[in-house]
Amino acid sequence: MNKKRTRIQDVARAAGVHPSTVSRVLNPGTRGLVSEAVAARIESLARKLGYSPDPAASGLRTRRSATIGVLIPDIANPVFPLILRGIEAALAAAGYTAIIANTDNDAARARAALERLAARRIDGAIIATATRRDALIEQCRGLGLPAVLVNRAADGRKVSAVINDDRAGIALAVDHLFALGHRALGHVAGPGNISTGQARRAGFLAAVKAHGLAAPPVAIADSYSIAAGERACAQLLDTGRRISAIVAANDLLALGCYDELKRRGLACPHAISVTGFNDMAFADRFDPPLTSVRIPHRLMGEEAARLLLAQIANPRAPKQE
Amino acid sequence: MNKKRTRIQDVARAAGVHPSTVSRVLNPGTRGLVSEAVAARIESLARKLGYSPDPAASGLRTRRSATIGVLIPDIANPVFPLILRGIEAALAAAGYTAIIANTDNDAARARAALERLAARRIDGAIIATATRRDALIEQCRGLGLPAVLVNRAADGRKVSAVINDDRAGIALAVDHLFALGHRALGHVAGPGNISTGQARRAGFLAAVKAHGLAAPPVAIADSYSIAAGERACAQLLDTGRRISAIVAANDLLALGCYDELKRRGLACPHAISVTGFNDMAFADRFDPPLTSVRIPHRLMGEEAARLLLAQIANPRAPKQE
DNA sequence: ATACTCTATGCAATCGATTGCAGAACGATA
DNA sequence: TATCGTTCTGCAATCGATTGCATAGAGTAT
Repeated sequence: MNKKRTRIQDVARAAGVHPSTVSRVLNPGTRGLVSEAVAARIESLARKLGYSPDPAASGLRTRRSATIGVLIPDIANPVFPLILRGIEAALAAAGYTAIIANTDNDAARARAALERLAARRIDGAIIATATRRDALIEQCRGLGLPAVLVNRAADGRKVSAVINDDRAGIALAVDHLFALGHRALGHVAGPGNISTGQARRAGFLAAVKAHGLAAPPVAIADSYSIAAGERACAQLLDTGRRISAIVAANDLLALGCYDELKRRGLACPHAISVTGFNDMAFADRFDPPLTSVRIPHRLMGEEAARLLLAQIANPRAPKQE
Repeated sequence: MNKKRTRIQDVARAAGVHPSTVSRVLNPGTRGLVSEAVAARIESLARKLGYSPDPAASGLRTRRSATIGVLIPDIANPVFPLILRGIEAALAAAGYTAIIANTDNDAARARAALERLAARRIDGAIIATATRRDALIEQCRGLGLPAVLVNRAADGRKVSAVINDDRAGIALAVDHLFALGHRALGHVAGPGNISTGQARRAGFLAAVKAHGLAAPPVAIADSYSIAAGERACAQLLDTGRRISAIVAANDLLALGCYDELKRRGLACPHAISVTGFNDMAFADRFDPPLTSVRIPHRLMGEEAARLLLAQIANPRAPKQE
């Protein structure tokens, strides 16, 4: 059996050159230092021998792992797989690999996960779990780790973030309901410590105002979950205000509204309409079909990865989208 | 700034011992070689200095990366996140990390993904994409890579697999429909080249026979997708056989049946019932709610990871569950 | 012909942890 | 006391790729 992998040394011996020459040929940055004839010969030889560099060895020397850590709340939440696919696609194109860690929305777990990733010597981090004032960001800074936020932003501009235009998205939902004749809107908002919760709430109020409607009732959910949506919906209904449609900050919250409305015997599409946000998979198959705002999650993931790679290549001023 | 990470050498200097001694203390296997007093001192010092081993350096020397590759068809398919959570939990407990690759059910992509993972020097692979005769298995063998299948098995016993008892699961669905009074059952089967497709089909036929019913109609879908389920459902209905309930091999196929039934104006819960398999997230919120067979995906993931780790620790005879 | 550039390549150190081998220190035994 | 065993620790090589420095040789200008 071919027990041993081919090393750079094997290629060098076969080509009758020094290992350093092979290394130079195989690295795009130094490829130009070697004469074209030799380089071509080495390249074809490397391919023939099935050479592939040992990441441990090269990482040891270069202090880079070509690995990126990705922190998400929960891979089972259907929006994150989409973001991940985008991240992976963009990373793979650059020869990088993602390592995923689930935090279950727990700050302590997130901290521990980031430590584990740092121990793996990741070159950077993509954080999809950020709260508006998140200790993770300081942690990255302390570790000297380039980081990019995705989906959720943080207050201040210390770190790049790829986020959706939530105000515009919510406006779409409000406009849609308005066009259907709804004038008594309510909002089940996301947690105030998460940027999307705050932005969507602000967007909702602005959109409603733009339509000349009176200040609408709002209930704030304490997490992005079905149960929290149920509780917030109950609060909303208990305000006594007349409500013909609920704009939920998120599809899970919308499902929670479904549950609460059903419990109260309110026919969901007819008595009260509900809209979601994210357009999660199968949203259109729910009972009743959930009207939602589609977010380009995959593209956001790609963009976040690209932003991070750019930041790694050249640590400069952060951007935002 | 503390630009530099603490190395084993720093700990050694602080403790006034040789680096090799520190290494021995920090590795469970060799910890016993060092006197307890020294070991304790080194340990507390390592903790105080915030030492964590460089995986590149140790991997270079030991030829192990503490990294496992996981091949899945598509992370956006809701059963795989559950399996992944299980895998990650079990791997993390052993200090291993998973690297995930999506194959999109494409053999060429799977092959390329495995190569990329091998280039990363993974210590083993967990394959959730296996067809019954899968080249990936040979590829792993050729790479000398320990591998375990999960969710889907392969023909022959060359490699361990963690699979569900599909025959029993399907029997549950058949029994359920029988209890509701259904006697005219049909089956939308999964692809014949995937073990679950074949096992569930066999299980369906056996269960129906056990109830003393005549040989039922079966249509085989060419993939586990909604569109394929739709087509297979159409075939099934076109057989002309009377059908009061359809047992689908998978939730996505069941959704395809929903679509086809709706197109034909057949009220789904009333005219014809449909059952799924996997109990994917939100299945109970579909219209109509989907009756499905729950699979312990997370546990299967954990078990697969444990099996693989055992195989890495001691390359011996394969098992099956 | 001499000096001076470049270009292409080789040499050897280095990254940080692990481990086979050697030997010091110590106690036990005859 | 001499010998032998144990136990603990140090030494130095090693894993494979990268890279600063040195230099051989080709080419050019004077």
